[in-house]
Amino acid sequence: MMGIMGRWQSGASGRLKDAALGLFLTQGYDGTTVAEIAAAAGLTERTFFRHFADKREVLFVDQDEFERVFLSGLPERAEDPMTMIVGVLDGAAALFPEDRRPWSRARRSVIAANEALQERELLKMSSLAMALTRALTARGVDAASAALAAETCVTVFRTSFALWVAEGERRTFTEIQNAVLARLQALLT
Amino acid sequence: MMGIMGRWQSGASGRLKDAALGLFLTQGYDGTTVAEIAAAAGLTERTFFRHFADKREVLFVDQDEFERVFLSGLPERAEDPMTMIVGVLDGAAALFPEDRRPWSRARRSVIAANEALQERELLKMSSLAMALTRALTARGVDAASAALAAETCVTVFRTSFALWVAEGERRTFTEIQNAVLARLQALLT
DNA sequence: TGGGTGATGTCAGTTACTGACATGACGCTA
DNA sequence: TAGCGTCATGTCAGTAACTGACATCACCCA
Repeated sequence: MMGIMGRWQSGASGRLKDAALGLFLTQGYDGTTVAEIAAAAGLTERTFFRHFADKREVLFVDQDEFERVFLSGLPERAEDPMTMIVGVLDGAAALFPEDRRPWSRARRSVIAANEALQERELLKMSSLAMALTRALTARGVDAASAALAAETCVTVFRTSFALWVAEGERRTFTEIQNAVLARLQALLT
Repeated sequence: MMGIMGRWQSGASGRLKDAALGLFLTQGYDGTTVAEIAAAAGLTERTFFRHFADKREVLFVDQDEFERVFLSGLPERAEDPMTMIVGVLDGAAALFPEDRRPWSRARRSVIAANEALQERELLKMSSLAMALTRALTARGVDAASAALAAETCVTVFRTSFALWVAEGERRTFTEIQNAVLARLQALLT
C-alpha cells in the first residue's frame, strides 16, 4: 500500500471518475476542464488521458463492465431468438436494484444536459446491440433476425431504463421491463 | 433572389460539403483538417464553422431535410400506432431510389470508418425517434407506446437501410423494409 | 544494491472551435 | 451617382481537447 504522501496513491482511475462526476454535477460538463478534474484528483491532465481515451469516456468506463454482464445473461443453448432476448432482459434487470436508482438519476441528469454525452451513450448502446447480434448469430440465428432481435432488445432495455429513472419508486425495473415488452408485442400485432 | 448565397461565389455551403466528402474519401476523416476543406472550397476555416456547427456536421446537414420528409409521411388522422408507423416507413422508402444506392454506399463507407461519425449518426437517428415520439403523442398515442413505436420504427428503418447498402441490387428498399417488418412481427409472436 | 518495470510528470505541438473586430461587395434609397 | 446599411467573409488571438517524446520516481526482484 502507498503512504499518504507517496507519489502514487492507488485508485487513480477511481479518483478521476469521482472528481469528474462531482465537478460535472456542480459546474456542468462544458464548464469543467480536464485539467480541473485531474487537479481535483491530485493528478495532471496528461495522466487523465492515460486512463480515459477522451473526456467523455470518464463517465462511461463502467459501461464496458455493464456490457459484459448484460451479455452474460444470454442462454448458451440455441433456442428461438425471442426466448434468448427475454433471458438477457431478465439478467439486465438484476443490474438495477432499487438502491441504484438515485445514483442513476444523478448520472442521467448530467448526460441529459449535454449532447456530446448523449452521443457517447448512444454509441455504447449501439456497441451493445452489435455484440448481442454477434452472440445471436454465433448461436445459429440468421443475420437479419439477429440484428433485429438485438436492436429490439436494446430498445426495450433503454425504454425501460428511461421509465425507471423517470417515475417514482412504484415499480421495480423488472416490472417495468416486463410491461414494456408486453406493450411492444401488443403494438406489433 | 440570392438572399441565401454569398456575395462573391454562391453556394459556399455546397462547395464545402463537396470538398469535405471528397477529401474524407481519399484521406480519411481524421487525416483531413478543416483548414484543408475550407481551402479546397476557396474559403477559410472560420467560414467553415459559420456554416457547420462542427467538423462532423458537414456530413449530416442533409439529414435535417431527411428528418422533415421522414416525418411528413406520418398520417394526420389518429389511427392505431402500427398503421401510422407503416405509413412513415412507406414514405421513407421513397427517399431511397435505386440510383442513390452507390452514393449511399460511399457515404456509408466514410462513416463506418470513424467512431465519431457513427456517434453523430446515432444522435440524428435518436433525434428522429424523439420527433416521431412527439408527433405520435400529439395524435393521441400514450407516451410509453409512442416512444416504443417510434424507436421500433427507426430500428426497422436503420436495419433496412443497412441491408440495402450491404447487399447487391436484388431487392428495392421497399421490398427489404417490408421483409424486415414482417420478420420483426414474426419474432415477437 | 542495482536494474527493470510501470505509472506519472513535463513540455511542446496540433487541431477543433470561439469571440471580437475589420473588410468588401451588394442592394437600397435619396 | 453617391452614400449607407447589411451580411457573408477574412483576420487574429485565444481556449481547450488531445498526442508524442522524454524524464522521473516509486516499487519489485534478482
